[in-house]
Amino acid sequence: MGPTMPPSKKAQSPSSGASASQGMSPPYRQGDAATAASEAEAADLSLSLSASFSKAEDEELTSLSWLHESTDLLNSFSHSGLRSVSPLQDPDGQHPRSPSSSSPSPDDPLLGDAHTAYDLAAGANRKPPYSFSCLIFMAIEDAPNKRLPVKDIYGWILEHFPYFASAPTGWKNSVRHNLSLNKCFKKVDKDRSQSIGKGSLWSIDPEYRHNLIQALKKTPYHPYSPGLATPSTSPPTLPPTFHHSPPLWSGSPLFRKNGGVLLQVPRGVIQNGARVRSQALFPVIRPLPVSPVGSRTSAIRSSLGDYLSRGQDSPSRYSPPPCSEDLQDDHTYSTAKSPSRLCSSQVTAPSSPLDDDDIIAVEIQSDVKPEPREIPLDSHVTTAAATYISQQPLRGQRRSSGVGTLAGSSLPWTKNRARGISDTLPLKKRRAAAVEKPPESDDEEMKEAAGSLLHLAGVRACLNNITNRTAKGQKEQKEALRN
DNA sequence: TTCCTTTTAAACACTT
DNA sequence: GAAGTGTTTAAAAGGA
Repeated sequence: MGPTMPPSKKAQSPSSGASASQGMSPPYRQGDAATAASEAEAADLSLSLSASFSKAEDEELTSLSWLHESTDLLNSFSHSGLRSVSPLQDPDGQHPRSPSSSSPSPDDPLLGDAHTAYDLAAGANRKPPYSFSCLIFMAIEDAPNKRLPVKDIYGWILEHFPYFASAPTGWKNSVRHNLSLNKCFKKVDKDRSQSIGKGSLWSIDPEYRHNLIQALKKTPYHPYSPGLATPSTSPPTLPPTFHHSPPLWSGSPLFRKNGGVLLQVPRGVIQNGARVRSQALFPVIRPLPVSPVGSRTSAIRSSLGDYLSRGQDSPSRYSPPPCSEDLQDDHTYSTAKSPSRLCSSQVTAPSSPLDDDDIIAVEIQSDVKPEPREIPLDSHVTTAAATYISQQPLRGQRRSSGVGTLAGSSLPWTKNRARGISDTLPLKKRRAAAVEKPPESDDEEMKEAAGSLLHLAGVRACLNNITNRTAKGQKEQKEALRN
């Protein structure tokens, strides 16, 4: 029943080929003609970027300030004349995903044409190195009210990633699919928001916003990477293979081989140690989930400013998920897992194949929250936890056929389940309940963000209406009594 | 080879 | 009724 993949798709796949899995001897050669000066400059900029990310990490990533700083730094980077090969370029400078790409292959991949940050991330006609989840997240975050109808999400993606203008229309379906299934995205009840025509507004679920940030953070922006395995105590130095690392974006084999993180760091550390300091893991460069349009970023910055500044004062607002912050976490298929289960699984998983469980355990324990909560997990953590999970009674099987083997570990935890809606209810009722039910945590956030209309508009419309209605009812009662 | 995850396609229901 | 939106299922593809 399933569709047959277009023949081109395989060829377009960023993860095709064994080159990336071969680590530091990629086909994506770049910088053979780079000068020492440009290397030094690149190193400086990379270090600055790294510092920015590290700072964000230290700030518990409760804000997007790291993104803003990185945007500026990256702009500097692109203006410096340095560039990196597009992640989607093949060794010959072609663009596997878009053979028709008109982007030239510079003679000097490192010093070549003045690629902008935009080009680095999403050069026209190149499939962006971001998953749909990241694209949607960026689109929504780029919206003034942090909410967008699906139509505007299309528009944002088209605006920033022209690749999709000529791509098959299926990507819109994928966007909708992501919105529906990805628990990170939250539909704002239409009746309680301004009329936008068809459909609803979509926003980021604050509970999972951090995951998306992490996902974006781990989306490689340019391929400098080999030094990422350098321990944090080591002075960040330009790795010898600085110009020869494979492109690292969410679809790259290396990226995926590392469990959704960038480099050849001990698997356990990266895959489980979401809280491991970025300096340890990404001493040279960090992924840049940067909106390609500077003005947009500025808009984000300004619009988020108030909220972010306060958010840092209340670190619990977007407390990082206890178990994982992986890119994969944002997708319902794999990440909508039982909170308690996964936490316990992760913490107690006795014999994970991972190598650096010590670090992992410490980090996890320091982050685990007592209350049960859906915590997306890294796929490899899932593997570690699979044993535990497989011993548990199956709580649901959405994908009852076709991939039955998945049912136990990955599929029962759908978006709706994530919201705690009774599985026994019909789908529509569950969804309705999900919309009607004001999240408990919202109240606290509402209070916290009382001064931030922007945030309220972006996140709390649903609760707002409930509150308003309650207040209105009380007011009417008072008036009735007076009369 | 099997398992797992992500992407893509398709069908269908619902809404405007 | 048409078009857009949202949900669900299924399969392809690739990595572990």
